[in-house]
Amino acid sequence: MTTVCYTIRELSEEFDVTPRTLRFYEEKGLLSPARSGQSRIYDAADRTCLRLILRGKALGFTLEESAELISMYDPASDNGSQLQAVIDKIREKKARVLAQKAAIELLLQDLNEWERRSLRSLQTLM
Amino acid sequence: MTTVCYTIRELSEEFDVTPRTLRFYEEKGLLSPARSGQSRIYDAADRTCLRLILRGKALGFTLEESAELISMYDPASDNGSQLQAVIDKIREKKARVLAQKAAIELLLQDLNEWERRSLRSLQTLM
DNA sequence: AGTTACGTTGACGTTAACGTAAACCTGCTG
DNA sequence: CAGCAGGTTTACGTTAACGTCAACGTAACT
Repeated sequence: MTTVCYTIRELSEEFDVTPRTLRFYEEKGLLSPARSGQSRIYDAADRTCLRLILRGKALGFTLEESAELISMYDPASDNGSQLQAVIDKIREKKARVLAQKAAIELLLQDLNEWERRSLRSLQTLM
Repeated sequence: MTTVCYTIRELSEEFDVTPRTLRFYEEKGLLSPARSGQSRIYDAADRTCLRLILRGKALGFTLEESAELISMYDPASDNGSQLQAVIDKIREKKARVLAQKAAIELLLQDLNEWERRSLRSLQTLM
C-alpha cells in the first residue's frame, strides 16, 4: 500500500485555497498533518478531511460544525456509550441538510419561473 | 385589498431575528420599509424580501448576493437592454444552486451510510 | 557563496454580519 | 404626571475566517 503524500502547496492548489487556509484549519484543530522536519505533510486522510470541510463550507456550515462532522468520521468513538450520541448528531445534521435541500428546491422553482418570464418578455420585444 | 402591516418586532419575531438585524438590512439597502412618524412599518413586500434574504442566508449566500437576487425580483428592470443581463444572472444563480444540491446529495449519502454503520455497531454490542 | 523556491512561525489587519450600550423620543396607562 | 414599553439614531465592540506582512530556515541549483 503506497502512502500518498502532499505538500501544503499541492493540496492548497488542488482545492483552490491558500496555504494560509490550511495552516488556519490546523490551528483550529481541523487538520493535523504529519511533519517532515518543519514542513507539513498531508496524506489521504488529511485530504478527505479537507474535502469535508470545504463541502460543509459550501453548504453554509461553520468551521466548528464541520469539525463536528469530521469527529464523526473518527472511528475512535465507536465505544458504545458515545455511539448513540454520534447517531443523534448524524440525524441532526441530516435534518438540517434535508431542510436545506427543500429550500434549494423552492429557490430553484422561483429561478426557473423568473427565467421563463424574462424570456417571454424578451420575445415580445423582438 | 387590505394592506397588511408589521411592526419591526412582529416581523423580527416571526422570522426569529432581532430588530437590529432588520435595521441593518435596511442600512444595507436590502429593505426599505415605510415610516409612520419615526417608526418603521413593514408590508407584505418587505416580508417577502426578508424571507428571500434569510432563505439565501441559509444556503450560504452573502447579503450582497441576496441583494442581487432581490433586485432580480424588481419588475423595474424589464426594459429590454437589462433583460438579457438579468437572465444571465438568473442562470448563474441556478448553476450555483444546482451545484449545492449535488453537494447536498453527496453529503446525505455519507450521512446515511454512517448512520447505518453506527446502528449496526450498536446492535452488535447488545 | 548567492539566489531562487518553498517552507515555517508570529503578529497584526480586514471584512461581513451583526451585538451591545447610550441617549433619546413617544404614546399609553395607572 | 410618572413610568413603562416600544420605538429611534449613533457609535463602538465582537466573532469567524482568513489576508498580509515580516523575519527566518532550508534545500537545490548555478
